[in-house]
Amino acid sequence: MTISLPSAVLPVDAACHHQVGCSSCGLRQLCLPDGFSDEEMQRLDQLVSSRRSVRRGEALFRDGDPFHGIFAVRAGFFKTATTSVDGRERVTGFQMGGELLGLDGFDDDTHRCDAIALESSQVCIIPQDALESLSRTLPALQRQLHRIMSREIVREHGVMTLLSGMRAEERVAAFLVNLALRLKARGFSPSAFVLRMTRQEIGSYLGLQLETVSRCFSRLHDEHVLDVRQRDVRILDTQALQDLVGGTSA
Amino acid sequence: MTISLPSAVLPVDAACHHQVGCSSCGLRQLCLPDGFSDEEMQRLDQLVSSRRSVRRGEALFRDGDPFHGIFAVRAGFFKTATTSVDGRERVTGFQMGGELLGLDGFDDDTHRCDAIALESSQVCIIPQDALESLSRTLPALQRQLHRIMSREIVREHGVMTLLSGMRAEERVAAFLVNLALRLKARGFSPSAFVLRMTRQEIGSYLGLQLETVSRCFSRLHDEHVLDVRQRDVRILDTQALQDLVGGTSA
DNA sequence: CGCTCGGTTGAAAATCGTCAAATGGCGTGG
DNA sequence: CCACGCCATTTGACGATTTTCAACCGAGCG
Repeated sequence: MTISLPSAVLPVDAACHHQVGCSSCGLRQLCLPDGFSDEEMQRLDQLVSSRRSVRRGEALFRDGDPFHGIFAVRAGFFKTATTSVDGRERVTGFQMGGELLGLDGFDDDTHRCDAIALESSQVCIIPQDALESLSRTLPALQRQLHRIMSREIVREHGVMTLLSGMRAEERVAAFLVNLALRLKARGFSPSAFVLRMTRQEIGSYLGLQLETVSRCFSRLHDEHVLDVRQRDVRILDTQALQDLVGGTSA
Repeated sequence: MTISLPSAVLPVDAACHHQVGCSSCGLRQLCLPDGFSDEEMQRLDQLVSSRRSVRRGEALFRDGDPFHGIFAVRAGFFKTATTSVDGRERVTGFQMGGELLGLDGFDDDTHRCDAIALESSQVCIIPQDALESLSRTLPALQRQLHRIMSREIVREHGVMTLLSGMRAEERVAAFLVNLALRLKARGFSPSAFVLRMTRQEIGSYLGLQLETVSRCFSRLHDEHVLDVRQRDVRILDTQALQDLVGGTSA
């Protein structure tokens, strides 16, 4: 097993105060306060003081919603997606603990994608005005926000490379390697996990049809690289997976 | 004709001071100081005080170079690209006057792509330390920086949608429509321009082989949507182009 | 004047998408 | 507790788009 929920899930849409802040959060090295001193962390605690729970299938925000700030995933799993006029959706990313949601809203104070919980989740609320005012007196926060937005840009460059240069099997391999790395960084097993998303969502993210994703999984299964059963994945040959990715790009 | 050089091109690699600042730059509404008051603009002039010229084919920075700040294109045309281990390059974007280069460097103080001038160009140098310190006392600058990074993230979402969902001809149409809009915003003709990049670079950006790009141009030519001769492009039927783009996504 | 590079065009091959059908989990309701 | 039905997934066959390989052309430059 992989991603578990906190033992006590808060009521939906409840914004709760009196919570422990960033300084005592297990994800702090992977999140906004990475690299902060104790004193800086304490000042950050004042910024991130409320949370919100989102049940599986519900939206944290939707394309077009007014932007009031960003969110940090405290527990759970999200997808971000844009829906085109004809109703088809394009998944732009998957987010897990410590990752930020809503960075696309700064442009015109409007969210530019949907953020949907793929399992019951909890996010920390980071209000824009408080974030920007604290950034002005806390250079570490300013730097970290720039870093995180910059990292998102670099990540998307990587996805573009994947979409434009890799074949189906390489894309799926890259997706799994990336997922495994991120799970490992959070203390979960990088070789056995449960996919929180459907084949269709994976395909949408990777620019493939769901059938193609399924076929790739099956082929990797036949080649004894993976053991895939529905959403349960065990990586049997990490090296083979990485070779598939590195073979074409890097 | 479309993009012209400033009448006096500065010596290569010369960082020149005593230049007019943002407040008198014709591109200011499209660049960092968009929306600034006169007083704010004057404070920005102190930040952006030096320039650099880059000749056609030369790099403004390269993947792995230490990051010291970002650049605004003052004149000319750039591409950004990443080069994979096997030597193939992946174009991640094209930048023209008023657009910023180097946003991917904040993450780990290292540039994460190459920025190559596709014609002799000139950029304004925006040093990171001065940018960040001025952002702390000039909220308009802070907001605008966030907006611009956010816009880059949204732009890349659009490219991802293009790469994963559109067919070749639609991608080429979307590319041309986007280029035309940006040229128009800068006072150039949106219907007649010169491509600064090769078919291969267009293909790399759009996730297509150069032959496919060439074939798409030829087909659009045959259909009297474009008049293409090598790098000279005239758009004959703007509506047809837009229909091609909007037909599949939006 | 010939060379090189970028561009165009053609034909064959490969990958992936589309359509279709069958399987199997999982949750709901009896 | 079991049966049913829905949805996600798997698998197969076929077709379309795009890539690959190859040849040719034309402009610019030494």
